[in-house]
Amino acid sequence: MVYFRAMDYLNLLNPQQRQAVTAAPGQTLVLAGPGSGKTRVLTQRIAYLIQSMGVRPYNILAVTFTNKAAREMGERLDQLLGGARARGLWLGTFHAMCARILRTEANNPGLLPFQSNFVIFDADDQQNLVKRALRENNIDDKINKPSAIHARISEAKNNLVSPDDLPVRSYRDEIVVKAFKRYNELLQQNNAVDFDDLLLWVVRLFEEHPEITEKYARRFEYVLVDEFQDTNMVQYSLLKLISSYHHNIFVVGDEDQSIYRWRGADYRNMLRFEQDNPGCEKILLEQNYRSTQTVLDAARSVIDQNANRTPKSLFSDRGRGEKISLHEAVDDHAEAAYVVDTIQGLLRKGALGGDFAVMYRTNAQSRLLEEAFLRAGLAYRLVGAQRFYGRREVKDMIAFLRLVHNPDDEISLQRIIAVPPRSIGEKTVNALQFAAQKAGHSMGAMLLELAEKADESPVWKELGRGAGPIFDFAVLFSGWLKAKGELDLPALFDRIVTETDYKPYIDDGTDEGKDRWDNVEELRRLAFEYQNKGLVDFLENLALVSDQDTLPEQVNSPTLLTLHAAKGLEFPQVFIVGLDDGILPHSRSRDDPEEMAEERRLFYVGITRAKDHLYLVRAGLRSTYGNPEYQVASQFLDDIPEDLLVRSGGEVVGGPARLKSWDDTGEDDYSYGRRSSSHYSNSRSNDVSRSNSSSNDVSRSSVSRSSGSRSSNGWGKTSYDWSQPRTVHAASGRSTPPPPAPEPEQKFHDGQRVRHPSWGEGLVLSSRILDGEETLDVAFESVGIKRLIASLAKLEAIGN
DNA sequence: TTGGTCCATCTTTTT
DNA sequence: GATGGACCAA
Repeated sequence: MVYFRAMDYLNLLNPQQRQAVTAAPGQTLVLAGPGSGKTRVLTQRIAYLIQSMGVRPYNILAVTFTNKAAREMGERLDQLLGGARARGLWLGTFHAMCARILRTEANNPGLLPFQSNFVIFDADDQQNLVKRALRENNIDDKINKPSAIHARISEAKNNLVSPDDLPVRSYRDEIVVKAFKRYNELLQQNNAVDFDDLLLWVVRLFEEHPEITEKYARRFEYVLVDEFQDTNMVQYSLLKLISSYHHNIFVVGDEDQSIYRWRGADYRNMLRFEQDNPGCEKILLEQNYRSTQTVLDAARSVIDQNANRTPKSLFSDRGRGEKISLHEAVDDHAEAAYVVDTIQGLLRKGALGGDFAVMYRTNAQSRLLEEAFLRAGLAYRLVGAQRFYGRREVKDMIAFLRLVHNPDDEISLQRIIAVPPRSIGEKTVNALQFAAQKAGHSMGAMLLELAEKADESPVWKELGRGAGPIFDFAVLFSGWLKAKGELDLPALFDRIVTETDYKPYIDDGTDEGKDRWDNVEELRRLAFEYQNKGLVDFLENLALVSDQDTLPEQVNSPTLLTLHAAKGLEFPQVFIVGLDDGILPHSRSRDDPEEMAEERRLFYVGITRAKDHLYLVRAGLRSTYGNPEYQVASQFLDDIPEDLLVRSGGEVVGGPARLKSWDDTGEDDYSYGRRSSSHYSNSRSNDVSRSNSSSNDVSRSSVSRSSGSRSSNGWGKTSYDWSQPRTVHAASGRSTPPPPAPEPEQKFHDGQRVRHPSWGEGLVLSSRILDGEETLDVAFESVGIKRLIASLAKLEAIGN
């Protein structure tokens, strides 16, 4: 095997890239615009260090934000160097790196408030715990929403502020402090940490134990960081500490792509880095290798409206390319239909499914899109971990495993102690909890004692009538604990499923039941991949999977994802939907200029994902929750020069609000759309049944191992590929276009006025062909909006 | 204790 | 239009 020698690949870089890759030891700040070869620079820098500078991989640390990014870098390094050459390199996410450090250091007793087998609580568990903390303090969790309180706690942790240091200026602050303290105690009791703790405890450990800091800082001669604009206070401190011996730190970022402010990220860390390191070398990468100039011009026109940034002028030698399509659909259904129709049309002309991505601001927006894809019989892939891990059956199974891993995990125990139902109710659980509290043990420990001593244990009496069922469960539980040492992971998994009789509980014979069981099997398959690595690694990776990590790679289908999840990716053809005021920018950001700036950056990130063609889509009428509301076009659209755009749609209803002047006073005609929300969901009389939704909805997440990665030391390589979380015609990897349906004639068009025998006059909001029938959404003054089939409803056109 | 139904509430974005 | 909580009947 012959690998590139350093000089060979250096020649393939542009001067700025080369300058970055070969930068002298010390501090380097690379400002990398979108598509400027950031990952390339990072990986080649590592290769350069190893090959030309003689640095041992063992002495290099590379940190990313997602496992996917880490994996990609690992694969590229393998190509550059050959797997063996990179052995010993630490390459992984902030969180995984910290978990690793904590697992090691927690072996020294007394250093940390948890043991080495700690569990990582996910977002759900964290909220759960906050709720408990609130209730224990007799605080109403209706008024003080756990999510809001948790956000405050998380913010404090991200800023290295302890509960005692939190300023108390209001009653609300008092609540936060109380909850915060109890929350931390509960974590400790559960031998658990939250996401923020992973980082926080490492920083604390480093700050209080210089000798430990030195151990790591000496090792890491060179530290490299990706997506530096997304670091928060804790991460910044961590990097500072870990590079405090050799002071060689190389960071890459783009302040314009900072979109995690709400998570504590602060793009000003880029500035801070410069200030903290006066001698640092600063390199600007402006050449874009991804997009057409048209896309870049649009991106620039949007981002230039933001203040406080280093102005950049991205340029491309790819030529002007196609204009940007701006489509205004009548409503959100039509918006989804437009996207799918357009994609289908292009597929017929030979485009590949994988060329397309559809991006949106909120996850909720995916639903209509999914439905449209399903109706068209078109496969798609959906990015989002929650879709799978959020499912009850998956969470149940994980809870069983977590409990076996860490018997002190009461959140998991409470979740599954009565699952499937085994005559253990609230009273019994409370009795057990009370007994545990009194004895100073965890509930799990109580169970183990009970299993051993049965009715001779003091708990038995306290449990009263509940003792029997609890005892039975305790016996199961203690059996699993013993089995943990003997069985491998899949076998343990199977044993739990069998002994709890879990299958009949969730698989009730319905389609949904089958789906649920499929998910359990899916998780089992995943467990199978950890057969050798074991429970600890399995649980840790489950806790730290990101949405991006779930993006299936081999599938050649259009991708549906949030704008956040799109960062770091690129696609030939990109649709951004929901360009309406209140969606993008999101309504929650309206009052805060900083937040608005971030919304703008989010849009910028979306635009710059496009290589060839960008489609911007909005809807004049959109249902949030269930109420239809007129939409005003996003203000961001105003910033894109008209000559970059080709417009379509936008002729009817509510008007293109801000896009063209609309001198019509016709609003009154449609005012029912605003309030009479109830008409929407009720009265199904003539509704088109959503027939095929369950019959051919395969709803499965299948998992397959990615390339045979020669793992250096397991870092960031333990990843899975999720394919087609929801897919019809799963086999259509080639995305062969389905035969064009015979198009029936459309008798009505959008915006037309019609009369119905019983409902009177109405306005056609949209007309399209569904399942071979012309299907209309009509807004009636009398009954609100109805969906009708043209051939069945006795509709009469009024005028034209 | 269980499992059903009805109601309210909600939605950013995610390691 | 989904989810979780409260409430109620067996």
